[in-house]
Amino acid sequence: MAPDAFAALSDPTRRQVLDLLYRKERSAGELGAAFPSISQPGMSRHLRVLREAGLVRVRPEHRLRLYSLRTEGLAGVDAWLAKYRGFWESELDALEAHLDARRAARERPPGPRSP
Amino acid sequence: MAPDAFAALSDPTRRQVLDLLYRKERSAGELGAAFPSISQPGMSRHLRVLREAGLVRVRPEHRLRLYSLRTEGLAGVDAWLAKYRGFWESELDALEAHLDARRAARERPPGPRSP
DNA sequence: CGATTCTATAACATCGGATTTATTTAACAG
DNA sequence: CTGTTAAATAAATCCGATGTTATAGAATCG
Repeated sequence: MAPDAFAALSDPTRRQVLDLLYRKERSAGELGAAFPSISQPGMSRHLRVLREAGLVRVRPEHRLRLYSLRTEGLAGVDAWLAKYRGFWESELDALEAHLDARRAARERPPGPRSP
Repeated sequence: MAPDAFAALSDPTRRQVLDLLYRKERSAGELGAAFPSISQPGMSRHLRVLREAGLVRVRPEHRLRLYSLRTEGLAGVDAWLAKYRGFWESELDALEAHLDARRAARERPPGPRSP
């Protein structure tokens, strides 16, 4: 697992790039065109970060460089999350929140009832 | 969903804090002590980032502030990942990688055979 | 070959995040 | 109320990531 997959995903633009690549390879230029506010070298750098994080694959074709999703990096993130998934899928989490709220209310009543 | 959960998770220290909080609430001081290389205010700021990302909950008790996991933020990350999960759980991804490798080898033979 | 197209890299500016020291707020104990 | 402990905020610094312009590299076409 690439240790910086989280860092790569921390940028919204890069997440959007991945969304564009969902099941559909696209050229670097195509991806750049999807973000008019970012220069061509800017997109190229984003793609490099994604590449080095193992999140995309690149393949030369004709004059283009075609990028596609490579889920290794995402699988690493998913593996980290997996530890917690059972936690919120059980309703333990919500239950604790509820108990916390009750306890807080008990310890600090809303009205000026107790001196 | 807190939009900056990804950003919060991009820092390794914060991920380790979440690991420490797995099913076990801990005080701010306890968490700080687990990272001797980080100052008290430094940890406090990390905790704030986690709080604002909806990843932890805090509860005052005695003189301490007890932090615990709050999976809302993680669930948001998980929801984003979910879109891709089916993709790598099927072996479509590995298959494509294989085909890419074959195609690349065909288009660009290893030896300096062709002028 | 020379021109053109597509993309990556270099060099540089800038902005934000991480960290630190110093200070403040909050909750108690005496 | 005074002092003490726990934790958050303020202010300043530092470093890395993002973004830009300019340039280089790679493939293709005429």
